[in-house]
Amino acid sequence: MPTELPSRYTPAEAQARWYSYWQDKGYFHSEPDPDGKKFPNGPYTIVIPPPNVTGALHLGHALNNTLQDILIRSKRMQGFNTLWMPGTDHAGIATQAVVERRLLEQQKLSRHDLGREALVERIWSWKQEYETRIIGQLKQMGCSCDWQRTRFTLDEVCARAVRHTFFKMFQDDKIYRGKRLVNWDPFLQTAVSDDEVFHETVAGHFWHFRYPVIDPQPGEPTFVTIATTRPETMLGDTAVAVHPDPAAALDRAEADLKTKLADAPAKDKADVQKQLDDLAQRRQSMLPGLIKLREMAAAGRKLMLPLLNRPIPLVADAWAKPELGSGCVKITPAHDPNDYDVARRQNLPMINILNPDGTLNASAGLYQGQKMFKARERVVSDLDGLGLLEKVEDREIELAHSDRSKTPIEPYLADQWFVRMAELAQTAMDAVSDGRVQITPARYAKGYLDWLGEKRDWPVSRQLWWGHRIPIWYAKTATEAELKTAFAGRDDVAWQRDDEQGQWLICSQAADLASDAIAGHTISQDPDVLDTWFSSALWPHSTLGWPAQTPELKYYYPTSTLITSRDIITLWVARMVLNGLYNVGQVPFKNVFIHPKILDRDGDTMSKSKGNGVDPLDVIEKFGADSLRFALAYITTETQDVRMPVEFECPHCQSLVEQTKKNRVLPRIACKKCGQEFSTQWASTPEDVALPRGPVTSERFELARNFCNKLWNASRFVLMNLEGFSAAPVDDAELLLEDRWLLSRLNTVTELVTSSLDVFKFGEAARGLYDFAWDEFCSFYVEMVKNRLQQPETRPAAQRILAHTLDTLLRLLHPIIPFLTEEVWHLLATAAPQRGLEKPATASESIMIAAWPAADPRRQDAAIESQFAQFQAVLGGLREIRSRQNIPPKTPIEFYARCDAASQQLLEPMTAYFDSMAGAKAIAWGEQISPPAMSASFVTGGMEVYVDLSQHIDVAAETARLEKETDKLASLIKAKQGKLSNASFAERAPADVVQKERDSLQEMIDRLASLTATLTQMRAKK
RNA sequence: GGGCGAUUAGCUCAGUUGGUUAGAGCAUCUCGUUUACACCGAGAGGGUCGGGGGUUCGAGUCCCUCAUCGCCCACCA
Repeated sequence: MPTELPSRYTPAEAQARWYSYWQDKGYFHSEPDPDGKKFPNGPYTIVIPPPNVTGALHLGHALNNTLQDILIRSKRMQGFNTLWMPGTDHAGIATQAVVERRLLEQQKLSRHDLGREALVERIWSWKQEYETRIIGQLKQMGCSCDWQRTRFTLDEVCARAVRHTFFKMFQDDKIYRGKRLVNWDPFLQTAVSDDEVFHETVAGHFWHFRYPVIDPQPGEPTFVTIATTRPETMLGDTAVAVHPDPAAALDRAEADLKTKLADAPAKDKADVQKQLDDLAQRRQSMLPGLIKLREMAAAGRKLMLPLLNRPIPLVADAWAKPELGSGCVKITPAHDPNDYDVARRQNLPMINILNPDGTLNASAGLYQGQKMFKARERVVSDLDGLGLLEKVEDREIELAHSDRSKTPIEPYLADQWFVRMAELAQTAMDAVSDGRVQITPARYAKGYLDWLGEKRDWPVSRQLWWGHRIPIWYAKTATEAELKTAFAGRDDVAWQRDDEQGQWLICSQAADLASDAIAGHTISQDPDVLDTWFSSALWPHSTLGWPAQTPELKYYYPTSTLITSRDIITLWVARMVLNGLYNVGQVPFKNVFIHPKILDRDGDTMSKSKGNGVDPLDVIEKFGADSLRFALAYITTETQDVRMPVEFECPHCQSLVEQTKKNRVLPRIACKKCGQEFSTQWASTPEDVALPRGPVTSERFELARNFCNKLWNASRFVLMNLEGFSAAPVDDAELLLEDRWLLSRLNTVTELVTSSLDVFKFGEAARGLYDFAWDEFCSFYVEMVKNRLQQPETRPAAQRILAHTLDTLLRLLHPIIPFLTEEVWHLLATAAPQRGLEKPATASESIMIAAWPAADPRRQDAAIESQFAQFQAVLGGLREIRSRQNIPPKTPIEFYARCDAASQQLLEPMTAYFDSMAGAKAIAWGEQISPPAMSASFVTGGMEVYVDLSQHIDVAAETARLEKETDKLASLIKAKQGKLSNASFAERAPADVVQKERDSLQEMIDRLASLTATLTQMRAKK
């Protein structure tokens, strides 16, 4: 049977077969084992970062989930009761935005046309579709999640946890309602958090306007100049501010500049000096005016806000910077965060001029109903008409945009719910500071602590329809006595007085309250939903059934490790820590591993919207799931980012078309090689869609694909040679040098992989396995064992070592490449059902549940490894001479080795290998050999090796080779002699280092002497 | 403005606490189809480790500085 195996591994079929096998066997499922009877090692738990149901998974997800599966699979093999909790996130704003956009594109309908219930229904069906797709992708990748426990952040279990948390916070005064400036997205008509805002530089203007002074006294200016980039907001102005002590402020600005001048590099000095000059000028020309204005402010003078003709005060506030602009600043409290702060300080009114849809409201007077942008033009031209426009400058403006709708943000004053962070944040900071939660790489802890350290209250309400409805009802008319009557005996309802709005805020932890819950009154629920992170923050305990004290919660919580990407350390990780501590009293996880980001060839992060994303399914189709996983593990190092140049694969001729910034956004691309066109993810017209699709992948997966194939063929070799295999203990006495070497290396690698995975060094584990399997097992051991397999007396031991090594290697590789290893495991089971060096035992039915290899330190032997290295060096030297001399592989060469007895004893038994692996026959060994007249030689480890070239010498080639080497050696010797003759080196460096240097110098000198002699000989023959 | 990170071969990246002549894969060149593998094998060429300064007997590795690039946070009337 084994001989029928194809020489190429074809992953698709094995993937489907083994995934359903694992599922059928129930290997993914975990049950609590509180007594530790079945699992003395206890639980190992990971909760998946729930992917958003906004769309399909990309390569970043593939990386994230591959790493989790590697940990889960290795811990499972190590005897832990492993639970990988899967699920998806409803991703409130993101999902609603996607569905709304589609609704608009396809049916030209807004969410208001559809209504709340119908829209939510549509989003649910979108969710069903994408959840199915996402889970399908995870399965294709081989993820061993406990699918029976799959959760969704909006399902009943999670909803209960959300209500419970909100209720608890409401009672604890950790949650409050307040007016705050929020980032208003007029397209989605919701507030978005600071984290959902991005800034974009746009060309704009800086307008300077004049506000007339009401009844100017003699000596007072008739107007005050202010400047703005958003003229329309002047309709909401409630003051103009001037600095309370302009002279002092200018002094400070000057002092700062002087410091800067002293520190500035030479080339910037002129620039700073100019700023200083400007400042001096400004002091001269403007300071008296500003001092006057400051006096006017103290005297309570007012200005007339043009267009609306509303008197507004002149106030003194340090927010106004005398060194900037006119020195005065307009105050628009309802639409600018800084102005808002000024208004709070100065007790100014706040006038909101916006409707939720971004048009101006009644406060804007004549401009009511206009869009902000339109109003801007009108305001400017009207002010100009009044002669109040002083000047206009061009200026680049960093304009805030909503990340979801890509529309500009309007700062807007709105009623919102907030979570008080002061105490909660501190608990989460402590958990990281004292090590209960460890973040790897450690540098990311700083960002976490800094962010939490600000302890800014968390705005949690969103004016959306998709999400957890805020469990608050408003009672405007009822009395407290009536509330008490209505909710008598209920501990799941609580209320607070909201004096500002003259109403009761009723919070219910249970299901919805009826609108007539209070006899004779109508109550209404808050229409808003909670920030999606509110439910994500509960994920580690809500998925385990909290608030119920389930066996799962008791057993699996706190979870072991969280693997996530660095951009949500604050948004998600920090909030999970504080909510876990608040709700359960324990941290949610002990370790957090932050994985690298995958960038494209230009260093841009991959994303679907940029068009540079890679679909893991394309990679799986072309290279296989194991290759995808191995490649991702291989690139996971401490480095922050990983660059992955990607290519389109032409579906016609399979040639690769490099993806560039230009072509990655095109709906169709013409192949450079065959000239035919193919479609991309952007294809939308029927003609484009009809073209065959060109998948996007990367050559960076080839290394892994080749490795998988190498491993497959190495396995084939072993399987083909296991005929007649019988299990028996391997006697140490019959082990040859190469056996001891292989077993030593195998144990070293076992140790390396185990310890690397423990500290999240996935790349190191993958590299270690790659190098061992390819360079040591395949390139040396397999080649060397071929002879022994031919001989009946040596064959059984060789078979046992081969079977054992392959067995161990497969187990070490299984977490990374689960499918291929399972495939081979079953093949190996038929050929060698019982394996093992000392005590052969029947292998487990699946590699997934096989025991993790334990490193055996007794097998690790540095002396053996260095002896083998000497063999490898001689072999390498022989091969190089053969290659340099251009001797055909079939032509045998002969060599002589001048060496001491120890080397002879070591290497003479390897004669057959020099023959089979380098086509070189050993003629003579020992200190007293006489090398042939025409020979090439090399020196290694104190021995000289001569290759007889009388039959095929290429004198020129050999001379060139020798010259090059002697030159190199000579310069190395010179450098080394310099180092050794440095007295302080000998004195201060550790003795062993000095000795090592001396030894290596001596060897070089010997080698140079030998080479020079040969070279002289060569030249004579020329 | 504050913070973090990166800069090593043509490309993509490793490089453990400072210590022999800085490594790998791809690409390039030479040779090769020997029964596991051409998704392969044997070999070669290719690097003043971004620039400068310092600490040290010794620096890719530690410190300072400059340059370029990326990310995060804050701010921008």
